[in-house]
Parts: sequence; structure tokens; C-alpha cells
Amino acid sequence: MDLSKKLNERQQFAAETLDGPVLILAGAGSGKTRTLTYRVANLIEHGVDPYHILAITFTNKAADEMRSRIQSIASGETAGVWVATFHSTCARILRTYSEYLDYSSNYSIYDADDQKTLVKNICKKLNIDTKFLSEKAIIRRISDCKDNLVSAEAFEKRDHFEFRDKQIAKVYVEYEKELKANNAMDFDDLILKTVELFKKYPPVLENYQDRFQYICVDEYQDTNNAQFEFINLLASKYQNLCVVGDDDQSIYKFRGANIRNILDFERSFPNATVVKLEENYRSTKNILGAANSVISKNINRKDKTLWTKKEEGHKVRFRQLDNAREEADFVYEDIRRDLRNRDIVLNDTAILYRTNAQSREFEERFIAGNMPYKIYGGINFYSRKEIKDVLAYLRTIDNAIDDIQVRRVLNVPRRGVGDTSIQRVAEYAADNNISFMQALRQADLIQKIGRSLKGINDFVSVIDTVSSKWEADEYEDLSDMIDDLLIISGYYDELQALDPDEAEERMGNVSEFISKAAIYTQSYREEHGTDDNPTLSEFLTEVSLVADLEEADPNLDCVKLMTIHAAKGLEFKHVYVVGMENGIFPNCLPMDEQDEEELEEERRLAYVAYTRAEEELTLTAAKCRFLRGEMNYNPVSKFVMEIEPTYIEGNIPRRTSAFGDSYSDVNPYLSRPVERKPLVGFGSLSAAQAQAKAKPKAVLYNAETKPYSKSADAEVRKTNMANNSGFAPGDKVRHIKFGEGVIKEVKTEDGRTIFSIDFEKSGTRNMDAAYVRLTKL
DNA sequence: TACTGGATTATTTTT
DNA sequence: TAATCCAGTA
Repeated sequence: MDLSKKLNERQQFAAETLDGPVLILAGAGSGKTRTLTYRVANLIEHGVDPYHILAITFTNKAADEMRSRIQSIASGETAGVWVATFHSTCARILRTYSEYLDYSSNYSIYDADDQKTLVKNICKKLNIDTKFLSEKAIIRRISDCKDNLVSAEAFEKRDHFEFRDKQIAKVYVEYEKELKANNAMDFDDLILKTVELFKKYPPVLENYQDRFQYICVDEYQDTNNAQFEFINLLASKYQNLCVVGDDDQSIYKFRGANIRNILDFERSFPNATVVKLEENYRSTKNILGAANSVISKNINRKDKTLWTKKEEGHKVRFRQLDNAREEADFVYEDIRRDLRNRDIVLNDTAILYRTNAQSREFEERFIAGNMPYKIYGGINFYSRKEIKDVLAYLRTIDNAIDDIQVRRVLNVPRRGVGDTSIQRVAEYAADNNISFMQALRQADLIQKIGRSLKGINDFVSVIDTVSSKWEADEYEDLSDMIDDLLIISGYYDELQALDPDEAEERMGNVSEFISKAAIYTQSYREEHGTDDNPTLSEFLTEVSLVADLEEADPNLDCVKLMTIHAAKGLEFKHVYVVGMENGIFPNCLPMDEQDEEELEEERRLAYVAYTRAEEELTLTAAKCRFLRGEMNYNPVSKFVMEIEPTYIEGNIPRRTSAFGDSYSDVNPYLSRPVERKPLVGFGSLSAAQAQAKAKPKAVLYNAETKPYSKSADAEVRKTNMANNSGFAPGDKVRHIKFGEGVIKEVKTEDGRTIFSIDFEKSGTRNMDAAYVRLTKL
């Protein structure tokens, strides 16, 4: 294969360095996937059996893409290459060796919801007040422990100075016990248990080392410690480990990613070959210049600079608008103008924001302007309530000792089994050391179970009927079984009883799930050349490890709206990054060392955002906006100020800070600059700091702007009232969420004007005239 | 057991 | 603002 025709010099070098540890630092838009694909093809060409190649990714999407690209350039031979995500790789290994860890192979995989339910139950049992210590915080800490391979026992033995930590340790111990009892693992366990397996059973490890003699890891900057350990173990025998990533695009610290893995790669593998891919094929010089000037402010990064042969292009544009609504107006009008005057289609355009909540303003504007748009990043198909219900049924059938699932569906549809009864069954199960399901089977022996007994027996019989039919192979396939289950259980009936719109939506989702099951069966049969059904466990694993998020449909011509995180890896001709304000983006401000790290992560996020743009990059900010029902005045983002002036044009505030150019100190609403106390002080904390410390995140600005925001709040309310003053009882109106309705009453309650509106779909609601947005019909 | 309304509290997210 | 959750009531 002549790689020199397909790849630039650096890429070629990366694709030809086949043995030993290799670190490919692949900047944004530098042809990373291309290089990787050719590298794999090259391995095969050099006689490496595809069977010995492992390519690991984070997402299924990335795995699919890599698989199909390898397929397209390496003729035929690629079937044996194992391309999969970390989690599915580990899940597969664990299915084979589960018994070594005292699990059975049909273990359940718990997602965030299951975790939360479990932790909630445990807290109740241990009498821990979740107001004092939230489930979220507990789960976060447990996950951190698992990521660092700290077992519950080890964590418990530590000297905890904080009461909270002691509590967390208790929950963690119980959590592990419960998982084990339920034959369940959480996502972290998949990695952790595999590492455990490898460490405990060297022959098993060696088996996989010999199998995977060439390992490639994509998006290496996103790996956490457990994943690092996993890879480390696998690669330690042959040392043929190629990792690809970009430290500047490490934006997942909040879910455990450790940027040190990529920064210290050469320390872990001292004989590593390092290749930097710095030529960018995506963006113009101005866009890259802007991105580079911002990211160069980070301390913790590998030295590199993206460059391009492309033209200068347009300067990055910056616009500060008066408020969030005008920001949306501006973007909308700008896109409209491009559509009229230039060779641009909606598909070329993306709007990126820091937080999902920001999408609303744009959505409303696009609806009003009748411009096609699509918001990405809704909820995962498999985490919809009705789908989770169906899954809980299937898990009950597959793994009856998974109490969490059984308890979820015992009373769905309603069978008259309430909390009290569930509690009694749970106690009975605990007393007799049996699973919840087993306890249900003996429900007639449980004291005071009374009226619930019939419901419990109904439930048990549903599970038994379907299980035995499935075991006896009486169903055509999986989808057939699910359908039958939902009929027998009465789940369909309960869905139908909902109000029509909701019923339709949920039924739609359920039937989509059923067709997914049918498709899964079909492809399983083709792949294995059989007429058999896949096992339920296999299907459930697949479903647990696939998010099934909506993909950008290239045929749908519309503006795409998404968070910056969701945009990683994508590119668009014209990108708008909106809400460029301190307090929103960056979301936090530096208070101490740790926050400095967070700020660097935010800066990387800015870098990711800017480098999505191919031809035009527009940054916008609002002088004020509603945030959680409160008016906020935010200065222009430091990530705008950090762009070198030659690359940017627009109404950028003067840089007059006494603290370097890291803050925009000009509040446009004041005649004098805001007086700022030093943020990193010595000795006692300033009032602002104390407040920010007690209640971190984005409050710092509130602390300073509050005196002004109150009056401004009233001001805006007045304006809004003026806007809404044209409404009177009897008016037909439309609300963005509740649809059409009629104003029944306009009343005043402690100085506020309230509309009482009768909506067709959702009945009467009282809405504050100062906030509600209505369209007169 | 089911429903309602007051309190509470807000990033980013794949597996 | 708006979504979510739990406590208290019907």
C-alpha cells in the first residue's frame, strides 16, 4: 500500500510505526481517523492477523465509523479486527469469565437510574438523610473510588475526617453488597472487574494479551484511571500500544477522564514514539488563529500549534446583544440573510452553547420564524420511562434476583401493591435471606400482606408464563415475546389509558423498541448462521451499552443546535457559539488551584467549540439574561477577550483589568468599572469569596451584580408587562409549551399580574404575566 | 393507595 | 422559570 499518496508526512509516519508504544497527538481536524484506519490496514498488510488487533473507542458511534472505514480500505481481511468500546469489550470478557468473579453470566448492567434507585434504597435503610448528602454526590464518590480501583472495604478503612465520608463509606459497602446480591454491575464495574479478573488470574490476562498483540485506543485523553489500567495490563506483554488523542480536547473530567493519562504517556512508556499531527484540514487561518490564541493560555498541555494551508477567510465575528432574546434574534436574522444572499444551506450551520437550557430561546425564535431546526442531545431512547419499564420486565425474566428491576415493575401497571406492601416483602426477603422475587412467590406467608396478595400473584404469574414460553422456545423471536409480555401484563392497557397524545407517544416508543428487538434477532441470526434466538442476556447487554441517540440526519436540512460537548468530533461551515459570557461560559471562575484546573477545562471546551467551524465563526453574548428565574448581568467571556485582536472583529469591550486581561471589568450597565476585590486572597476571605465558597459555581458574579440586578429585574418585569399588557380575558393565545388556550382571568397578586389561562390540553394554569410568553391568536 | 401542591434546586454525558 | 421530589392529605 502506498501511503504517501493518501497521507501527509506525519500521518504516514504514524501509520507506519507499527511496533512499540506510539502516541499520536492529533489536533482538531488533523485527519485522525484517516490515519488510524490506514495504520490498521497497514498492520494487516504487514502480515498481522486481524484477529490480533484490538481497536478501542469510547462511543459506539466511533466504533461503527472506524469499523466501516477499515472495511472500506482494507479489502476483505478485516473481519477479525475487534473494534469496540471499552465497556462492550469488558462486558464481553466478563460474560465469558463471570464465574471467576463469582457472578453468573447473565448479570445485569446498571445505568445511572438503577444506581440512583439502589442508593436511594440504601440511604433509606441506613437512615441517611439525602438532603444532607445527595444520592448524586454519593454515586459520584463511589464512581471515583471505582475509577481509582479503591474497593468499598479499602475506602471504609480509611481515616475519614468528614462525617459525610464515613456515611459514604457505609453506603458504598452496602451498595457493593447489593450489586453482588442482584447479580448486577454498574458501568464502572465493567472496567474495574475486568482489571480485577486480569490481576487475579494471570492466565486469563495472558490469554487476552496473546490475542490482542496490537492495541489501538482512540480519544485517549478521555480515559480514566481504570481504563488506563485495563489497557496497561493488556499491552504490557507485547507493548504494541498506539494511543491517539488531543489533550486540548479533553473535556470530560467531570465524568472521570484524567488528562494526565495522555500528558504522561511518555513517562508510562519511556520508549514511546510521539507523532504530532498539526496540519488542520478543516478551518481557515483566522479561525485557527483564534482557537490557538485561546488554548495557548493553558499551562497543562503538550506544546503544539495547529496550522493550515487554507486561506485567511473571514475574521471571527463577535456581537454583544442586549439580552438573550435579541441574541437569538441576531443569530436567526443572520442565518436568514445568509440563506438569501449566499450559497449556504441550513445544514451548514450549527449553534453551540454551554448548557442545554440556552437552547430554548433559539427554539422559540426558530419556531416563530418558521425556520427548520433540530436540537440534539435529548434523552437516550433507552432511558425513557416506558422503555425502562419494559427492560425491567425483561431483566426480571432474565435475572430474577435483580431486585431493583422486580421492584420497579411489580406495580406497573398498577396492581394495588403499594409502598407499604413492597416494604413488607423486602423485609421478609431480608429476614429469610432470599431474593425479592422469591419472597413474592411466598407472599401468602408474609404477615399483613392482605389486599396486595392478588396483585403480587398476578405479577408472578405473568413472569412465569412468559419465562416458560420463552424457555420452551414457543415464541417466533424476541419481539414476539415482548409483545406477548406487554399484553399479558396489561402494560399496553395502562398505556392506552393515558391521555391520547401521551399514549400515542409512548406506544410509539414501545413499538420502536419491539422492532429494535426484531432487528437485533435478525442480525444475530445472520451473523451466527442460525435460526435460534439470541439469549436474553446478550440482547440486554447490547441495549445497556448502546445509547441510541438521535444522529444528525444529513438529509434533513435544518439548523443544528447542541451543546459544545455534543459537537465534539463534528464540523460545520458556519458555527455560532452563543452565550459567550463569564458565568455561563466559562461556567466557573478561578477561586483556587482546583478551579484553575476547571478553568483550563472550560478553555479546552472553547477550543473545541471554535475548531468546529470550517469557514465562519460567530461568537455572541447577551448583556443580561434570565438564569433560573433571576436576571443576570454577565461580562463578556474571557474566551472572547483572549482571542488575539487580529483574528476577531466586533464590539469587544476594552480590556482594562488590573488583573491582566483575564477579566472583562467593564460592566456596560455602570458608568464606572466594577470594583473587584482580589479573588485569590490571603488570610480571611472577602465577603464575595466567602459566599462563593459556601455556594460555589457561578455565584461570584451574582454576589457582585445582585445590587444592580434587583432593580434591573423590576425594570425588565415592567417592560415585559408592557409587552403583555395587550392581553385580556377571552383572548385566544398560544404558549410555547402548553399550546393553545384562552385567558380566563387577569388578576393581581402582591403586585404581580397573573394570567389564568385555560389550556386545551393541560387545563387551567396561573402564569406570571411578567414572565410568560404568549402569542395572540 | 393515589394525588396534589409546596419546597427545592438548578453544567457538561457516554457507557 | 420550570422540573422534580417528597410530604401530607383525600
